[in-house]
Amino acid sequence: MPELPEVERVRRELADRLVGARLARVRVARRDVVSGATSASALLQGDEVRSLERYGKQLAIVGSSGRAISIHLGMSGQLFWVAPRHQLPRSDHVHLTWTLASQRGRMVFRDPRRFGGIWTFPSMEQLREDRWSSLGPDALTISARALRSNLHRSSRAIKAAILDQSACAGVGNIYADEALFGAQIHPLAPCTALDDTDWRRLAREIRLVLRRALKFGGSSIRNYVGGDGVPGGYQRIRQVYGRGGLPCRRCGTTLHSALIAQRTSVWCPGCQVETGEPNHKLSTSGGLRPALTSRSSSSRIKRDPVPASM
DNA sequence: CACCACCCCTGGACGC
DNA sequence: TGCGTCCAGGGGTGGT
Repeated sequence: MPELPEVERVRRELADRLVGARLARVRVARRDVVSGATSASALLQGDEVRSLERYGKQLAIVGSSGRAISIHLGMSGQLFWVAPRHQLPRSDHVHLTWTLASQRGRMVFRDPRRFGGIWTFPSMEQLREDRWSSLGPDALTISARALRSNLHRSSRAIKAAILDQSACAGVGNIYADEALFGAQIHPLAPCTALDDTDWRRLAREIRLVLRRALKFGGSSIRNYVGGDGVPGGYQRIRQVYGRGGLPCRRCGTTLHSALIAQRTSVWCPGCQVETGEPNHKLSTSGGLRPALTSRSSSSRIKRDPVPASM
């Protein structure tokens, strides 16, 4: 399921293949995945690709005519390049295909569940205005200050809050759980219960988890593939997502799993202590596990060593 | 306004 | 083997 790292990888890999290439022909198999004008020219037929951009989980392709299309992969969407004369790995659910001029292959949009889609715009400015202006800061570079100011007055559980794209764009269910684990924050903690240290750790952990996932080519839990059609590897090093009932890789406690904001959420009851009300004096309740509550960075448990070994 | 449940959709896992 | 059931969830919408 494509979140920010997966989309960014698609962007980078496709940019290598597409920028400067001309989209000679677009074939639309399913018109209803396209919103806005659905003419061939609106879908960039005849354009040379100027750039590929990303904001949060959204992708954009800008053509030489100035037109732009926005692509959202949703749950099962794939956008990938196929070499000339190569057969598609699977041709079912392929909704759009762009043939590149000069035998430079094809770009394919495939989306079995059709939660994704394509939006056409007369300009990149229009695209930004219509589709990107309501998004929060991009999660890859989000600051603690921005995250806090967008959310600290909210009564929502922090897990639900960081999935809100208008507060922070790019985090989905996988990396929300991973970031909360890394920041040692309980997913059910209300935003109002987080202190400045928590916000700092959380923002840093969001950036870190996303960067690490990007390095691993994203997560391929179900059907994600990069712009080159190859799956990612982050699922091998995930700490909590999809591991409910298994032992925590840090402390051995059995990981809990529950629905939060309609999303399956997994956390470690040992590492992620419920902060509860504004009283952060948990440390006084003697004998609680060490180094769990915020305290400053000095008490942090060392980062997991996984990436170094892989 | 803020929050939340529900819905869209289909493949894959699982049970019988 | 084959069929039925359930689950996965990003984001829009409509209800509270």
